Order: sequence, then structure tokens, then C-alpha cells
Amino acid sequence: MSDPPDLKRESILSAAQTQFSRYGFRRTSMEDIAKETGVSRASLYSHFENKEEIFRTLSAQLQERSLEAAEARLKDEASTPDVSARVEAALLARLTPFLEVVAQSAHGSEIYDENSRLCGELVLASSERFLGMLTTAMAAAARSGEIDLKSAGLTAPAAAELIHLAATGLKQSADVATLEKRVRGFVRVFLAGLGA
Amino acid sequence: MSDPPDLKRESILSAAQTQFSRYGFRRTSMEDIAKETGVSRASLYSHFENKEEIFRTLSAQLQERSLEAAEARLKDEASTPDVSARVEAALLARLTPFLEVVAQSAHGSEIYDENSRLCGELVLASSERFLGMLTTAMAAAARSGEIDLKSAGLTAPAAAELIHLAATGLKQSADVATLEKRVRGFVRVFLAGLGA
DNA sequence: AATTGACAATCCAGCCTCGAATTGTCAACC
DNA sequence: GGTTGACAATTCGAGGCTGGATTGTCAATT
Repeated sequence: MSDPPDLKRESILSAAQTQFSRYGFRRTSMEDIAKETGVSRASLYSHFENKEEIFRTLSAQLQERSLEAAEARLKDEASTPDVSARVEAALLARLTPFLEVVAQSAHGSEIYDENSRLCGELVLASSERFLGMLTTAMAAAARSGEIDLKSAGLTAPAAAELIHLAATGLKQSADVATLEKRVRGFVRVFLAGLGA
Repeated sequence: MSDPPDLKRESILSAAQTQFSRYGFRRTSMEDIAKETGVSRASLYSHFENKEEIFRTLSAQLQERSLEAAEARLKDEASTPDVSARVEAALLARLTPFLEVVAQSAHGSEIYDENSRLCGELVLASSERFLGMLTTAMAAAARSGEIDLKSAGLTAPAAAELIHLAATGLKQSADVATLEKRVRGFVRVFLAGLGA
């Protein structure tokens, strides 16, 4: 099921994340990453093609993890019987890592730009995947009668899109605590509006 | 009530808007604006201090107009007895001009950046003012019993903030028609969630 | 008073150089 | 296999220079 994790690779990624967060992408040199890892610069090239690949790997890992966490929250009907609570948890799982990287680091906007440049398609694809999850969840909740899309005049994709776009706006929060409060408030009201 | 409108100033502003939209702020010269207005470049300086002031005036006018329109929609309880419909109309009045400038022009992002740089405080203040209007509207609707904030666990400012932030996300629409559809869907569901 | 052409001052994109920092790739080593 | 120091190639920012475009300000004109 799970591949054997490459410890050295992981330690390099962890060191790189630390340095990127501290200095941004451009101002972090391979030397910095090597030193933080405790290894020579040359050996980094045994594990990654170059700095961009380290960054892309890190970004992909973050995306993947947040998507998996979000999906898990959406699917966990056993311990969270409420759609509203599942959507809330999924949005937080998806948004929190982003906020921690971008709003936490002094170089958040630079990192954000580099991410668009180096991983633009991945970001887009992840966004689509998340939208797909939400759509599935909305459709399922409509089928089970937990929400009523028809009387709202919406389809499942349209409802998912609204939640997704609204969440994009809510991302503009200064810290995780604020984000949590806002997401909770938003999801409760919005899903209540759908009859949840 | 209304100041006598300075026709020459208005015609300069109109010409400038055309050119800014066509070429962006930096690539539009005073010569361009003068030619479009049909006067000499020198005479522009009889009416405006410089290019930045023309831009700022244009931006302020746009902000002011969208705010006034939004406020009018919110206050028009006579012809629009529904809070939901008023909020929907107000959001559209506020967002549409923005979308027309930014999403329409090929230089939208440059204009957006210059606007932040030259009119940052104004943009912020306008945003606050709009948030204030929404807060007032929410509070009034709660007072009249048209919505129920308490059972949603929200205050009027919190509810207004959620609507405002969500609208920020909805702004990411490719055209006005899409924006309208989304705002309508969002507002109906959200206000329904508040018991409207 | 508003408008204008003309003038001097300023800005700015392009281009060059320079040198230090950084990169990617070895052969040698463990 | 992975690791390393060392090497050559490349990148990158600072700085300076140039010419053309653009700006802001006149005194003269209507």
C-alpha cells in the first residue's frame, strides 16, 4: 500500500521547508538546505534534480496531504453524521496548511508566487479535485435528503462551487483561529440554508 | 446638493479611463490622454496635478459610485422588501464595476496593482464602509425579525464579514453574467440559512 | 482664465560590465 | 550504493551609461 519512505529524502524536504519558510524560495540556496540537513551540498543532487524539484515535491506533498485529509473528513460519515460538520472539517483540513505556509512566513507572498510559477498546473488540478470532492458530497447529501438543492435552485456542482469560492475568500484570515471561526460560521449558515 | 460638474474635468477623466483600460496605467502617457481628450498635453495640468491624480480621481469616483449604488440598494426597502434581494443587489452593485475594470481590460492586474499602490487607503476605507453598510443591514434585519442571528450564533458584524469575505471569493468570475449567477445563488442560500 | 508650444529636467528601458554567489557535475572516496 | 571536495559554468544583482520618451513648467496667445 504505502511505499517505503525515503528517510534521507524526507529529512532534506523538512530542512528545505524550514529554510524556505525562513528566507523564501529565491533567497534560500542549496548550501543553506545542505547545511540545515547536515549534509554536503553535492549530495542533495543524489536525491533531487535541483532546487525547483525540491520545492515542487514539497508543494505536491502539501497539496496531497491536505486533499487526503479533506477527503477523509468528507467520507467519515460514521463519526461525523452531519454534512455540515464534515464540510466544515474538510474546508479546514484543506485551508489550514495553506494559511500556515503563506500567512505564517514573512515570505508568504513570494512563496505563493513561486508556487504558481513552478506548480501552477498541480495547484489547478488539486483545486479541481477538491471541487470534485465537494460536488460528490453535496450530491450525496442531496440524495439522502439531508440537504435540498432543488428548492435552492442549485445543482450539486453549483453548490460546491459556491462553497469553494467562498472559502477562497475566507482564506484571507490573519491566523488559523480566525479562519476556524469564520469557516465554522460560514458553513453552518450556508448548509442550514440548504436545509441541512 | 450636487456640485456643478466640471465638464472639462469629466471629459479628461473619461478619456483617461479609455486609455488606461486600453494600455494600463504605466503605458498610458499624458500625451495619450490629451490626444484622446482633444486638447494639448499642457492643458491637462490646469485641471489635474499629474497622471497619478487623474488615476486616483478615477478610482475614487468608481469606489464612490459603487458604494452609493450599494447603499441605495440596501436602503430601498420600499421596492425591495426582501433583505435577501437587497443584499444581492448591493453585492452586485459593489462588485460589477470592479469586474468590468479588472476582468475586462487586458491590463487588469497592472491596474489592480497601481490602484493598491496609489489608492491603498481609499480602497481599504471603502471596503470598511461597505462592510459597515452590510453590518447595518444585518442588524436591522435581525431587529425586524427577518433573520435570526442568535440561533446561527453570529453577531451582525460577524455575519456581514462572512458575506463580505465570501463576496471577495465570488469576485473571481470570468464575466458579469457568471458573477450574477453566483452572487444570486450564494445570497439566497446564505440568507435562507439565517432564516430570511 | 484657459489654452498652447516650447523648454529644461527627469525618468526609464536597454545595454553593458563586473564580480561574487550559486549552480551542476565530476572523479575520488567510503 | 551514497557521500564529498573541488572544479567550471552559469546566474544574478549592483552599478553605470546612453538616448529617447515623458514630464512639469513656463511665458506668450486667445
